[in-house]
Amino acid sequence: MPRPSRWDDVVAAAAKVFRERGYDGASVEDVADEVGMLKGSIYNYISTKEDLLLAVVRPPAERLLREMRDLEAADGPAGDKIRLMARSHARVIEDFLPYVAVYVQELAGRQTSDEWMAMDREYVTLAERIVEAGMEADEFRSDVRPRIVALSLIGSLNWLTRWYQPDGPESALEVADQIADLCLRGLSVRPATTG
Amino acid sequence: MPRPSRWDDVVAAAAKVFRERGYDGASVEDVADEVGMLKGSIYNYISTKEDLLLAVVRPPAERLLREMRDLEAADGPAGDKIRLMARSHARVIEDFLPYVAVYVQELAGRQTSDEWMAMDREYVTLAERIVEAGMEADEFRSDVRPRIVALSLIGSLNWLTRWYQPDGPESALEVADQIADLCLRGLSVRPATTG
Amino acid sequence: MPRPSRWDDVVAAAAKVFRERGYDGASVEDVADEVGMLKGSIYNYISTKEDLLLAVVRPPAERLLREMRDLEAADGPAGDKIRLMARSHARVIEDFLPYVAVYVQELAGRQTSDEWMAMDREYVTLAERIVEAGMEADEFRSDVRPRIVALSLIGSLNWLTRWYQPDGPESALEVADQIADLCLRGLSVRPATTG
Amino acid sequence: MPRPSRWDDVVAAAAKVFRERGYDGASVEDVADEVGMLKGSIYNYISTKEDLLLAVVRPPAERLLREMRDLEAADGPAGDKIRLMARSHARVIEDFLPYVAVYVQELAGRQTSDEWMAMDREYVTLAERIVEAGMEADEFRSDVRPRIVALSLIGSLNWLTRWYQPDGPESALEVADQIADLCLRGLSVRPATTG
DNA sequence: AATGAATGAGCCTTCATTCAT
DNA sequence: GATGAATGAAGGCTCATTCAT
Repeated sequence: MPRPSRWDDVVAAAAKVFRERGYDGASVEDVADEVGMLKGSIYNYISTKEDLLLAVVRPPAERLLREMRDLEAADGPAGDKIRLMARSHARVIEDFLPYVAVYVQELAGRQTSDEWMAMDREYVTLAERIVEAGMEADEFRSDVRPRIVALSLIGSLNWLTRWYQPDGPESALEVADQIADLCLRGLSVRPATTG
Repeated sequence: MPRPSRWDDVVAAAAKVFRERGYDGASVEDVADEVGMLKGSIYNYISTKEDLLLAVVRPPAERLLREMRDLEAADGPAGDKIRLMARSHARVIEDFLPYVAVYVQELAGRQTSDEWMAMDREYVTLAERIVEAGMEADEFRSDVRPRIVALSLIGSLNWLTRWYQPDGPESALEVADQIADLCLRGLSVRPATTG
Repeated sequence: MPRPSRWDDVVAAAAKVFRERGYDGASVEDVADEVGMLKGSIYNYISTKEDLLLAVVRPPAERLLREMRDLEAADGPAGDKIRLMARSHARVIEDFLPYVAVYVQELAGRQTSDEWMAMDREYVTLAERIVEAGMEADEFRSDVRPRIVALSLIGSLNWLTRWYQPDGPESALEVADQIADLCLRGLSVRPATTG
Repeated sequence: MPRPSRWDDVVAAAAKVFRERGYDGASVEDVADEVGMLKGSIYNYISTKEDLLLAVVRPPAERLLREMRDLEAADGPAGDKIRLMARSHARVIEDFLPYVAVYVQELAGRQTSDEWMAMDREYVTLAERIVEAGMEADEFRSDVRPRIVALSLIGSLNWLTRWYQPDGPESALEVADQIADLCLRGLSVRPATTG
């Protein structure tokens, strides 16, 4: 895939348009309009509409997965890892909101190609393992199923793409910290009391 | 809109097909195939493809909103309300998974028509108010923003549509209880300790 | 073709609808709506949409042609015949405006079936013969081509369907008389002067 | 609306096809076949089938209206104006018969959009004014209603589209002259005699 | 006679994609 | 690299027609 001068513009336009209209709802022409070229010209950059989707979605997906792998493999308490995982999510969203939004909308947890489903499974599994490790280390309570914890946290973080506004009152980082905090306290060993 | 004999079949088929391929990715013919009629025949039941989407999505959306309104207005501790909210979600998913999945995929938290965005906002606001009430009653700790709590919980619950499998090991109700539990403990007043 | 009780209603509805939307632009359902039945029910009266067109169009066409044949065959000055021809047109329009309008719109002078083109040709020819007879009898001047006179007159009369309003200031009869008068004076032998 | 290389071909094809089958009776594919492209390709030139109709119909309509406005506003005897009006009609028909035929069939004197009905009304009114002016100048007799004269003349001229054949014995100009002559003599002041 | 549902063909339009310039 | 035009396959929707009830 050649990457001439305006490649980045094209992908950014695709991210914006796919986010607004959905991948299937958006036409290649919509993307072209957004960049300011004609629809035929887009095919100097891609050979298939799907290439656009992949170009939009791969960077955040790979970055998130990479950071998550490193995190899980590293030393340190599980609580810290959860916090870092949330921050990782937050940073990607801050940098690439439309891209991540498209990823969440079109791929995360959906029935798609084997490749993407594998990436998706791995991400969940890594989160799950962190939770498990925390439980084994008696850092977290063990009476919840780690997979449910992982998926809840991932759900909360992914849901950010549906409501987080970059120009709103809180930064993505602050929000992520609160989400992590909530989750961690939810996992705390000492039985919490209400009221 | 008349609702002749096979109306329910048609909507069920639409839910299934829209869930699998997305609203834009699915054709009316796909739906017709699923019911076993020709695409033209579908138009004895609807006048627009969008009618199908609305027919799929309105029942769960209205049910959830109705139950949430009742919940919020009722007496009782906020903690119970959160638990009931999660169970409400779970029951709708158990009864109508494909319908809810379509709702989450196509409408929840997305930029759509005023009507749907209003419903969506109301749902979030109701959840937020429950959390606020819990804080004001010193039932919950107050150092998280209620809106973030509400949206995180909703995110976790909505994310169920991406991973919950009716024939899996846990019932939707059990999962919802664990999610509510996690959330509530995360909101507990007594400072929780890790390890 | 059976003619049960509401046959006339059906044809009248068809005339109205075809006039408003054109034969091709109107659907059988439009006609059914106008009568107040369902589209399937119309097929108790017809076996083809075209039957509707024919039912609308045949009565005025046949009446006009019949009266014209009688007229042409009768004795008397050509001038009277022209006048009577115009009045014949006027009466049909007064009785059946929508029907005649459909006839003019869909059939008169258009390339259609042999049957209708033959009727059409005959009508023109009869008018032409009247004019010729008037010329041969030195009743009319002979320096215009009779066919052009006939077609002009027919054009003027048919055009009534595009502008005549039954509830307007003049009756169709008065208008027809003025048209005939104009035409006859236009055919007068004594060279007319202007100013 | 861009007008790439084959725009004129497309419009000419549309005129031909619409004339033969009527606007509603003709399909975009029919037009495409006539030009020798696929129906989808037509949409490089238009965005709606109706655009084709307008493209066919606007040139002759505007030309006729423009010439009529000039005519009416000019100096000179009303008789000359009538003659010129007929010639104007004739020339447009000679240059654009299929286009004018479509105009007459689909728009003239029919209930359509406000814009077209306004143009139509203006054309009739201009003709009417010429006749009135002739009457006021005692050039024409005054015992016919000018509007009826105008509409009869217009009817005769429009009817040309139903019978005039470019390769027939008379030129459109000759026919128009005869029609004008007939009309003018019909309007002559000196009482004409028959026989 | 009327109804409601279904059929199948066809229509307008969109769109991913190609290609010569 | 960009453009304008074309392609061919769908897709949403309409509609004449049929038929069991």
